[in-house]
Amino acid sequence: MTYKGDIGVVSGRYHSLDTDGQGSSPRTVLEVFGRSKTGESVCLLISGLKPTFEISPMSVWNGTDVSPEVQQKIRDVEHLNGIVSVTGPTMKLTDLGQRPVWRVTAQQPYLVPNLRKSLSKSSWQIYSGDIPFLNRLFLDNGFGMHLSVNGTVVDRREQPDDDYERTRAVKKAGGAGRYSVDITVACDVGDLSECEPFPVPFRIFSFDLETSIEHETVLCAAACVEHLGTGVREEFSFRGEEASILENLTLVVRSTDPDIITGYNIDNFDLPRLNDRMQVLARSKDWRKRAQLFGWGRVEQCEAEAKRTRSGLFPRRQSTRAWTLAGRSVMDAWWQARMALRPQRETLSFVSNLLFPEDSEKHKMDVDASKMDEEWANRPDEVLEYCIRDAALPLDILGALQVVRRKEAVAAVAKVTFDTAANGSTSQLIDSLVIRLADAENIAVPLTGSAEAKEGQITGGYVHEVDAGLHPWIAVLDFKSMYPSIMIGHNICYTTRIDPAQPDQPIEGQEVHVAPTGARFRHQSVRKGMVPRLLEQLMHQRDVHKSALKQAKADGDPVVESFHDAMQYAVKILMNSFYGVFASGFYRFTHRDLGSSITAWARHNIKAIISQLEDEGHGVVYSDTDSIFVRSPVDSDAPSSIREDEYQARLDGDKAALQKYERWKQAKQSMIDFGLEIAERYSRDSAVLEFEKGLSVFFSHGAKKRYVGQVVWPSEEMLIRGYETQRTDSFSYLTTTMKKMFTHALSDEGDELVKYALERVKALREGRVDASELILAKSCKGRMKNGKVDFTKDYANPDSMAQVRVAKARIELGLGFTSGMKVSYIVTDATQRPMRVQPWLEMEENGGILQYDGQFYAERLAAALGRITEAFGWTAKELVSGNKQTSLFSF
DNA sequence: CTGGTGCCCTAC
DNA sequence: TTAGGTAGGGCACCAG
Repeated sequence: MTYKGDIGVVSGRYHSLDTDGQGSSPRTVLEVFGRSKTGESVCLLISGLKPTFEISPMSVWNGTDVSPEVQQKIRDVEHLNGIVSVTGPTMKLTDLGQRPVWRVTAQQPYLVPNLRKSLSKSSWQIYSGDIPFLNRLFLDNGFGMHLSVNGTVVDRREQPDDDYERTRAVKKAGGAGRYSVDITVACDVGDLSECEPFPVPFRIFSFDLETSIEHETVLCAAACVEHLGTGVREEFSFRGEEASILENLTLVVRSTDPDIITGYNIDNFDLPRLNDRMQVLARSKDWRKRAQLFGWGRVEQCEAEAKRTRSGLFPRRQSTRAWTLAGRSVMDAWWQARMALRPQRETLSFVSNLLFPEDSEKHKMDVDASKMDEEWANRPDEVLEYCIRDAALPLDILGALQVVRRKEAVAAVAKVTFDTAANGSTSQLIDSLVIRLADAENIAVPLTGSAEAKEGQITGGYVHEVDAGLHPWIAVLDFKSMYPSIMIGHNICYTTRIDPAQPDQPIEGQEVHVAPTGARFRHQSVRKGMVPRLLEQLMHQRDVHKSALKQAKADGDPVVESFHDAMQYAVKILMNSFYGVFASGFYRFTHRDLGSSITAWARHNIKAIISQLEDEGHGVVYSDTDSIFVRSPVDSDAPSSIREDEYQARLDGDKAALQKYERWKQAKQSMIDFGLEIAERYSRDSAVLEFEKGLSVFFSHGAKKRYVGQVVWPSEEMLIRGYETQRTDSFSYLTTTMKKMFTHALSDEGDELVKYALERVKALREGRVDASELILAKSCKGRMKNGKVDFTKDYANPDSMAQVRVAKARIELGLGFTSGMKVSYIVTDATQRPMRVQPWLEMEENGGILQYDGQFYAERLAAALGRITEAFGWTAKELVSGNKQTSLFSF
């Protein structure tokens, strides 16, 4: 029976079939897991791919023919164990110019690392030798995560396996055993084709455990499964014997068959806990029992799968980054929320409140997690209710943040699996695009880490000194995609860099790009770089999605609109990732000259424009990397702000107020004209300067990366950068105070500003502020070491750090702590060293805080506000004392 | 009290 | 022992 359909690939792996001793040759089958457009889960068994890599002799190449010595060496390689064949040579571009490259086919992918090692010992240069075998399917065939399949059905979930008939069929097709999916399809690489991206009707499984603090056992569990195709959700809850809870949870995973597994902090808590409990409840030899407890992978519950250390039956932590298991993708809602929202605090209830303020009833804290054993003994029903709710909330969070659709878009643009987009590194995304192009253009792909180590840091962007104080009518100009534009404009690429060691130096008179650092790159007319070409394609792709988005908006089609929005956003993210990867010290296609040339050109460009503007008499107030804040030439007496009372007066028809408003509008218009004119005049082909914002007022106390502005064009809003209002390690009393002060500052209300600051500092010093407004929060690192957290690897002096002491206190109290999380605390006595702090206890009245150090908070508040009030004549000291001391020099 | 160091978090 | 970068402000701690 044939299968025809479109699927979205979640993840994949390979299965090696070694020779059976009856003359069959070894082969490798790819197992690709995903879900079809029609909603079935699918495992594709793909045959026809062989693991290969490339080699080139390190010896000198005369440029014409292969020496007999090299030919002999090739024959030696052919006879090595594990090698099937060597073909070639093909001429490829390497960092030493054109070289002959041979393609080596290995028997199995897992043999490649050792072959690589021994060949490089016998003076071979290795290329394309560290690319995961699964990736070859996508790289060699132009595929992304959305595939059209035309294959043969070898198994269906509902079919009985009488006499192991189905198992045999799957194994015959090269499978490892019956897969835990709806349909298993066998096909050849040729039976696959690329298909248009579509929203895959994924299933997401979210779960939560309640555990005993005393015994570390699982008390109860809940799960919620969402079908993205229909929006339907199913709920499950479990209590009773611990082993039966784990078994039932596993049964639900296997029967609902999700593509994505989520939960809140499952990476660091729930999954490790399930893993620990499985190890306690079943001996390692008893794989059957273990499979029943935690065999969540999309594969057969058999011994071979239980033994696999990577993407097998059991979820495993591959690195510190992410969990892997066969056929599914693990996505922690905590991590996603943290990345997208940067919340002040990271508890589930805090994040839920942030996202769904109107449903505050839904996420009220009604169970005290720190006294879970007691709660479970006294009111298990409420605890289970709470558990069910916390299993559902991660689905709401992922939905609100559109995480799945965004990752899917990244996967589609970068042409990788969903799992790679969700959990992979940036370099994997870039690799996916760059290696395709390298293969197409006969450019050898070096191994990761083969580049010379970068010594020290490269110099980054230029940041202009800020003039402290208020500045009226500032036009903000930005270079559009500055680093990508520079890479395109100057043809910066691994393949265009001119190295003195290369044999084919540019001929006399040939045009080259010379960076301010002296590094040289070939002109695009001689050889266009891969990276510039890719970036141009991505820029074009983004334009296409942007105009499709516009069209969908006009047509009133929200589904198409959000699709193109996600796609254009994914393209943007990807484009901006290029520089970082190429400037890193270890990426395969990098060289230290690439990154430093890009930033050198950037500094050169921006400094040139700044000095030209200043020569023209336009003062530059500030500039950071790709932006310029420049004074507009408006009348010096033109008003830049309208005070509250003047606004009222104008509405009441006051003549003077009306007139002032007219002059304000004129000033605004002249700023807009100026901004647009400057943008046009300073734009070049590959360096487009845009008039991004118009500010009626700009304020900074004189520190780089810290400023405030009143945006009046193209929209009206307050723009704040760097200040405490933006920081998640500040306390809310400070941030709200500062924000209000900024509105005073921008409205030219200096007196009100100082008065307000004084009042707020005073209230704090007198202890009239609620402790809940004084919560400090900082992230805390640490490494798990046999059940304990070790802080000494991450901190030179752990116990002097407030966040470490708070983390330790949390652990002591039986509250959760996992590495990287933010911990909240209140300073109770800062006169001692180190200062005394107390954790903020979410579920207790007033956070469990009885008193705080008012003097400490008042001083810290005054220090922050003082930097601003100083521009209006008041220092921090004066804010605390509440009056301006008449000093010796004040007469 | 000062300057150096370690750390966090932010702007690009 | 794992994989985007640098510039920068500011706080707490600690030695002298």
